[in-house]
Amino acid sequence: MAQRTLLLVEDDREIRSLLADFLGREGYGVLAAEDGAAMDRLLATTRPDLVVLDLMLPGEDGLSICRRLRARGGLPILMLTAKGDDVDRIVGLEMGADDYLAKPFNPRELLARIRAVLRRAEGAMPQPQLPSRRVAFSGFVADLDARSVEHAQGVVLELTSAEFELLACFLERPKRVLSRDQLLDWTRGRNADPFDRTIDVSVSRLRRKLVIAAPEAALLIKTVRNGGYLFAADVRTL
Amino acid sequence: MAQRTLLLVEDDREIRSLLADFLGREGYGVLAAEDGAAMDRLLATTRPDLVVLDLMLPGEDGLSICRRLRARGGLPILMLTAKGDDVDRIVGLEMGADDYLAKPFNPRELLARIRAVLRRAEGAMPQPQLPSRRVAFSGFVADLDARSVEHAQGVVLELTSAEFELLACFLERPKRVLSRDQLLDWTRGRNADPFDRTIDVSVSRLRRKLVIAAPEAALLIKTVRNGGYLFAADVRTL
DNA sequence: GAGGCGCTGTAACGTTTTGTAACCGACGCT
DNA sequence: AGCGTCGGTTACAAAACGTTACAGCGCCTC
Repeated sequence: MAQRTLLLVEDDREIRSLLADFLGREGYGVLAAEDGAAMDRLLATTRPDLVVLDLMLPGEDGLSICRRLRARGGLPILMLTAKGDDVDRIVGLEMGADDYLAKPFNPRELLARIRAVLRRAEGAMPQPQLPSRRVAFSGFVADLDARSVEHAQGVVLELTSAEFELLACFLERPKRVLSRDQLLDWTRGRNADPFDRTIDVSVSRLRRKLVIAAPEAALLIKTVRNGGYLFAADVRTL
Repeated sequence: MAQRTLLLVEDDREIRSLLADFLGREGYGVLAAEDGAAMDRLLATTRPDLVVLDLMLPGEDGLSICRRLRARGGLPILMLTAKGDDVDRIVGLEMGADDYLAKPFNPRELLARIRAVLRRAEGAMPQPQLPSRRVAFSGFVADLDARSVEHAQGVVLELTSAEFELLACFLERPKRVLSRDQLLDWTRGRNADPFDRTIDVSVSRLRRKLVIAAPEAALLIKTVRNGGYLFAADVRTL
């Protein structure tokens, strides 16, 4: 089964990196945010399987975030609270969290609860869905959840899986040099021998389809000699 | 919470062991009986939390058993019936069953209903009737309880059980990549050998029926190479 | 209970996508 | 300019997927 990714929202940097580390070693992909705003930014382009949410946060409160997430869709939530009162627990669960854990806690217990919540979420009945993560760039619009890309009004690009994955990598990290190694890792989960030209070929095929749809897209994916590739467009999340 | 015990009354040995297995893996204690008499013998010494009762049984009929159980006390009952008629449903519920499920059904759905009945039984607050779960997507409307799908004004899709189960899986988890393994587990309660192409064939058949009803449905079910399938439509629950 | 019908899984074959290798032009260095 | 290296592209083979055909099974009718 595919790797699960968790989104950790926690303001204390030390706890955050400690947990990210621990959960990473347990095989989860871990995203971290220090507050609600950072969380929103991450959710614009990625879709974790579970949110681990601290109750007490600077800026927007954990409960408020929880209510917001719950209202928008069925993203499972595990709340962390500073105190062990039942009061917090009740409020947290009523707000729509799927489970709750009082600090200080044993990382192992967090792990167990994460597994339990994920397992429960698997069997869940139909959920109101989160809005799709959609981005616009250079006259195109891509929907990262529906895995579709179109240009102008309704000219749809028919990308293969590999091409779409590659484009998604670029869209998530625009204007940064991405090495073939990184791209190969992200799109296919393996790392490259020095003579692996897989990515080059994929880039070539992707470029061609982009240019066919829009000639001005010729320069979107820039080559960085000895470095990798770079996605040159402005990408704004919708 | 203490482990819950279910009593499964079902004459078909294969279904019985399949379900017992499945529910066992989900953490329930499972007792099994092949008819009313066997059930009585078990009830003489144990008190399960829920009875899953087949409507059609050799010897004493499921409805009769249901009435008997209901008269004797508040043991929650979930009825399994062969047909999806509302008639059976009404009769079943009037006889005192707490819920009802039409064969063939998805094991996951049975699980969800078992949980719902147990939860309700906890609160001891009988719920008069269960609204059916209906969803809309891409010009279609599906009723997950009535197991029907139609498009536009009354163009009814005639889906087979396998096709409907598959579609239901997609509708419950839109815009997520679902592996063949997951789909096979959810629709048939078994897991795949590496060379099992069952799901591929089902997807192919489902796609065809969708496209016949609505040509624009061609891209609804996307293939994710090496990953599985993904339902790309917006699904809103009605 | 024999026969017909429809559903499902398996296997075979056709199609698409992907990775690899090869060729060639572009680039940078001396 | 000449040389070596890097990247773009193409062609081909391998893998994954789509589709069809068919056989087994259950269900219904008679």
